[in-house]
Amino acid sequence: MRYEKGHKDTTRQRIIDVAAKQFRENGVAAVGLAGIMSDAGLTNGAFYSHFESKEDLVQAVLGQALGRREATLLAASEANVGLEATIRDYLSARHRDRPGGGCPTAALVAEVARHPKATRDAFTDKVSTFIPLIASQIRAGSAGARRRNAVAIYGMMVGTLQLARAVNDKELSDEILESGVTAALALAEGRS
Amino acid sequence: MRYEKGHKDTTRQRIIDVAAKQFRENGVAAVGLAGIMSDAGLTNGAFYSHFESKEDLVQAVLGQALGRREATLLAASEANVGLEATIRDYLSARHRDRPGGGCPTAALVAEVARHPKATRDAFTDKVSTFIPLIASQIRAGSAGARRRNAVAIYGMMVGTLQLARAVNDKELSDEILESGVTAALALAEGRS
DNA sequence: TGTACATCAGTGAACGCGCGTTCACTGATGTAC
DNA sequence: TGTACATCAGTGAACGCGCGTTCACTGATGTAC
Repeated sequence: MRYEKGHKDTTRQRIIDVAAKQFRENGVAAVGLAGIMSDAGLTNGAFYSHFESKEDLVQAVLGQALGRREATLLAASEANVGLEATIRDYLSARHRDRPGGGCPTAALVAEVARHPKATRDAFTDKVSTFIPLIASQIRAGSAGARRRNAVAIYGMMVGTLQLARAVNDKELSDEILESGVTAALALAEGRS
Repeated sequence: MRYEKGHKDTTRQRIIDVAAKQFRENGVAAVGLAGIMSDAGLTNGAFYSHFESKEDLVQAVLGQALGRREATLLAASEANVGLEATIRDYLSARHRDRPGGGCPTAALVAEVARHPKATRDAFTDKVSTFIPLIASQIRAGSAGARRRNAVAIYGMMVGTLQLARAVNDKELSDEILESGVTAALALAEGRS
C-alpha cells in the first residue's frame, strides 16, 4: 500500500465515528476495541497506530461529540432563536430512540464520573462552556438567575432523557419527555 | 457445616448488599461476580445457589434498592413534610460523594436502558410508583400540573446529581447542586 | 534509468487476564429404622 | 442408642470466551544515488 495525503486522518476519524456511536449505544465498558475496528473496516492491530489506549479513544470521542454539541448551541445562541427548539429537539422521541447519534452527556455521564482525571477534565471543560451558552439564550432574570436556570435545564434534559430511555412503557416514556419539555421551557423563559 | 434457620436468606442478602454498593460505585458492566462474592466472604461457586445469573442479581439489587427509596418517599409523604428535605438531601455533597449508598437511578439509569426487558420492567414499576409519591408532596397546582412537576423534579435530581459527580471541579460541582436545589424547590412549590 | 533502501498504515496471530458459568466434591447436620 | 443415608450451603478448580494490548511482518510507495 501507501496512501494519499490525509488518509491516516480519515481513518482515525472513521474509528472515532464508529466508537462514538457504539459507546453511546452500549456504554464504554460494554464495547470492545475489536468490534469498533471491524466496523471501521480494519483489523485489531491497527488501533494502536491511531490511539495510545482505549482511554485515549474515549477522550477523543468525548471531545469531538461534545464539541459538536457546543457548535450547535453556539449557532443557536448567535441566531438568537431562543431555547425552545433546542429543548424540544433534545426531549424528542427521535432523540430518545437514537442514542447512537445523540447527546454524549445523557449516554455517558455516569460512566465519565468513574473514568480517569484526564477524561473527566475533557468533560468538565465542555460542560463549562455549555452553561453560559444556554444561559445566554434565557430571556429573563438576573445574570445569576439565568446561569442557575441554565444549569437546571441542562441537568433536567439529561435526567429526563435517560429516564425516558430506561422506562419500558411507551406512554410513561412519552409523558416523561413532555413533562421535561414543559418544565424546561418554564425555566428557559426565566419564570420561577 | 449445616446452618441455622434463615442462614441462606442472610447470605443472599449479604450478596445483594455488596452488589448494590459495587454496582452503584462502578456500574454493572465493570463489576465482576468474583469480586462481589469475595467481599461477601464467599467463593465463586456459591453464587449460583443464590441467583440464576448475573442479570438475576441485577434485578434483585434494583428491586431492593429502589424499594428502599420508595419506602423513604412514602414515609415523607405520610408525614406531610413537603419535598424540601428530600430535595436538599438528594442534591447534597454527601450524596454526590457516596454513590455506593445513594440513589440507584442516578448511578444506573443509563445502564438499565440497555438491559433486558425483565430488568427494565422492574425499573419501570418503581418509577411508576415514585411519580405519584413525589406529586402528592407538591403544594400547588392541578393534579396534572403536580404530576408533571413531579416527573420534572425526578429527572432534574437525577441529571444534576450525575453532572455534579462527573465534573472534575469542586466549585462547578457545588454550583450544579445548588442550581438544582433552587430549580427543584420552585417546581415543588408549584410555581411555574 | 535502475537499484537499494526507508517509510509507515495496516495485518493477523499471539499474550496474559478476568469474565460468567459449571460441576464434582466436602462435611456438618437431620432423618429413618 | 447406633448406624446408614439424605440434605444442602459452600468450596475451589476448571470451562470457553472476549478483553486490551503487543509485535513481527507485509507491501506499496517515496527517496537517494
